[in-house]
Amino acid sequence: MTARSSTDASRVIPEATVARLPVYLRALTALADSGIRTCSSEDLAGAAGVNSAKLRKDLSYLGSYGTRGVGYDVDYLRYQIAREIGVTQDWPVVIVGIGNLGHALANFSGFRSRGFRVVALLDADPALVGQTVAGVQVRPFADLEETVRTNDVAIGVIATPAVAAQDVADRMVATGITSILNFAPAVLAVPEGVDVRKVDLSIELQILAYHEQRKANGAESAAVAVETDGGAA
Amino acid sequence: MTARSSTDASRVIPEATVARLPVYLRALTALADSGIRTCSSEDLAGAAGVNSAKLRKDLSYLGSYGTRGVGYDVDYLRYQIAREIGVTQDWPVVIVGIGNLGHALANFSGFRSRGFRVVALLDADPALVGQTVAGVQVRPFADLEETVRTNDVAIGVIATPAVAAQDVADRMVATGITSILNFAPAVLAVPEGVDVRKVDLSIELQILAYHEQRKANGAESAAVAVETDGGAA
DNA sequence: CCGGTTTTGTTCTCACGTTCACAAACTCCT
DNA sequence: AGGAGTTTGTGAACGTGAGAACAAAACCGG
Repeated sequence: MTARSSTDASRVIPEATVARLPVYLRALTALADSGIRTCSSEDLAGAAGVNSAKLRKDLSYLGSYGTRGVGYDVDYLRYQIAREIGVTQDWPVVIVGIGNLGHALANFSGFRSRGFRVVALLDADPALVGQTVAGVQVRPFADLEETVRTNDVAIGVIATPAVAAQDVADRMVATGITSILNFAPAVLAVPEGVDVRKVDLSIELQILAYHEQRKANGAESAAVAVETDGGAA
Repeated sequence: MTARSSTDASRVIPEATVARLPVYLRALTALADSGIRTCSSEDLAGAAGVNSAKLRKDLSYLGSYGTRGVGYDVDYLRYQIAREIGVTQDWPVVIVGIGNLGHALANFSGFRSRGFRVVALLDADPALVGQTVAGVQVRPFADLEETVRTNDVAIGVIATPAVAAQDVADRMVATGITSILNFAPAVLAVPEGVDVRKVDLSIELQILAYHEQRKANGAESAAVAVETDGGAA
């Protein structure tokens, strides 16, 4: 016998599905804003850019929230996904590193609208401390612990240069942060139980470059192949 | 018989591997900067934060660039990976949408250092046009086509609000761009042959929130379980 | 020159994720 | 009430990726 929370926590949702739920949530919000009350899996899949079978399977991990022959109630499904992800509650967030990127993140409107609240902006540079960014005053990095404890922060964002990232991560973990979103181009080592997600611009570009080069090479090879075939024929 | 480029283009590199190659490249650069000339798969795997077996398998898709009993020559392997990804050449890039995020991207130093060159910053807002950001003058969005053709641009970055993203993508595709990095929180529809990668801050945060909530629920459930067991005992 | 040691490259197995296909279940119309 | 038409939820097949394990190949010391 296992104890279960009210939402039946025994259900394990595959990681790939978790990564898509926010997309569905956004698509549902868009549909709701257009005044649409009900949608089929086909509709929603189209709006989210995925296969409808995949969408249905993803949703099935949450429960049976649709009606056969009808589809899904937009508002109801939206609430269920939001609850599952945890965005019905408010998540306090600290951002460390208020350079160009930190500025952009602090000003990002999607934070507030999706249940995330920036409770502190921290930077090691004394020249930045005291400035106000997006209505929040930048404080010294040393205030991390106090900020985290006072606001019960679980999520930290690292927007520092790469060299500082591991150090910041260590300090975050030490203060009790258990989820880190890392924008610094560095591999972070964290203890078991701490989640790290990384967002890396240059890696994304390099992946695109690889495929781009491949397209070019492919075209070249194809051209060569045509020539060769022509010669052989 | 199939025509092959000089790099033996018939080899198909799994997508998961492609996504890790830039990480290896970065780790190798760090090792080279530390004056290390040779490293084992174990060393490199540690620096890149992956399993050594996975690393070796990934590298094996490129060819046999290691020496058994010795390891890999750092500079040689670095060059091979760089060539495979395509960062030995220069990739011109245009950025559309020069808001907070666009600013940060334009100033991002990792661009230049990894073979990407920002050839134009475009924005639809007349108030921004003419300003200089990171040494490049912001031009009207209407200049997209001219810029792309003149500089032979293949990669475009979208940093606009969500509502404008699809329109920008359509225009990019029309001018011949075949790789798009999308920072706007919107699902883009593009024709076959065009690659899109998306970077979405709020999705990443929501994924973290889900796991965070799960940790909290798990702890709660565990606590309940202990109580229950205690009561039963 | 040869056995021992190290480390790569590769094979095999397992787990995960995607997609197809279809039965179950619901609505609507007659 | 009953049959036709929709649409969900899910079982099964398939493909991709991860990790363990090991044989092949290089170096080293005597």
